[in-house]
Amino acid sequence: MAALETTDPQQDVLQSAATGGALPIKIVSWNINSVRLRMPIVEKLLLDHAPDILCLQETKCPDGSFPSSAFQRLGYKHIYFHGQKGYHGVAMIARRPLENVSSKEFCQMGDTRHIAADFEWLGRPVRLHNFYVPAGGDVPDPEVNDKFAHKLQFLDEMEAWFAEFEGESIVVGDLNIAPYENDVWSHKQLSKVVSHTPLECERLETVRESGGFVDCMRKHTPASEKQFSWWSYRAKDWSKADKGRRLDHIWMTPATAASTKEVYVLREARGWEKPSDHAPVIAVLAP
DNA sequence: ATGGTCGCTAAGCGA
Repeated sequence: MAALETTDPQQDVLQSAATGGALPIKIVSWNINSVRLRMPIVEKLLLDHAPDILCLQETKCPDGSFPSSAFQRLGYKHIYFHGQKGYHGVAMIARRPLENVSSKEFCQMGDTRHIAADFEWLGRPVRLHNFYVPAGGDVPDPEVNDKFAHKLQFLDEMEAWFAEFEGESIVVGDLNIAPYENDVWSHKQLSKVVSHTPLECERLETVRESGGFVDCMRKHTPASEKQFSWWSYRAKDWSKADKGRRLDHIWMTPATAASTKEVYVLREARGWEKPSDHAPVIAVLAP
C-alpha cells in the first residue's frame, strides 16, 4: 500500500540517498465540507496520492468525534484537529509527528479557523499554517454586512500577525478570496461578488506581502491561465460550465518556495462520488 | 435577472 511505504525507515534511507539527503514532502490542502461525510474520498486521496501532510478545512466536526481511526489504519498516525460543532474546523493529518501544534483565535469569535505546526525541511523548522478564512456573506459592504466586516477584520489580523513572523513558513487553506483576474471564470461578472471584489483582492495581497510569501500556485501556473479550486454545487454540470474560482491557496516564504517541484489543483476530485465543492491543492517539496 | 445545491441539524443558516 503506497500510503505505508515511506513510513518504513529502511525505505526512507533509500529515498533519502536518491534525493540528496532529504525526502520529498507532499502537502495537500483541501476544504472537505464535513470530514465525516467525506471519509470515502479522503481515503481515496490518501491511497492514490499519498501526501505526507494533509490539511483539511471545514471539517464540521467536534474534536471528540474526529474520525481518527480511519486515518490511523492508512498509516497516518499523527492527527491534530481544532474543531467545533456544525461549522468551520481545521485539521492536519501526517505520517510523521508535527511539532509545536497551536491554534490562534481571530476576531475573538471562538471560531476554529486556524491550526499550525512545525515540520523540518532541509534541516530547518518550517511553520505550517492551515487557515479557513470567513466567506464573508453576500453583500460586499462591511457597513451593512457583518460577515463581510468579519472577513476584513480577519484579514487585518492575519496581516499584523504575519508581519511579526520570522523564519520559514507555509500558509495553506481556504482563504475564500480569488485575487487575480484568472482566478475566476469571469473577472467582470464577479467584480461585485464577494470573493473577488477589489477591496478583498487588494487586502489579500497585503496579507501575503506582509509575510513575504510567494503565491506558489501561481509560481507553477502562469497568471495568464485560468486556475480554479472551487466550483459551486449549484451548477448543472460543474465541469462543463467551469465557472470556478481559486479560493484555496499555498503560500511559502521564498527559501521554502524555492523547493517546490510542482503545485497543482487535483481537479478530478471535484468529480468524485459525493464530492466537496472544493478540489485539493497539492504542493511537492524536493531538494 | 434569478435560482440553482449542499451540510449542518432539525427550520433555517451558512456557504
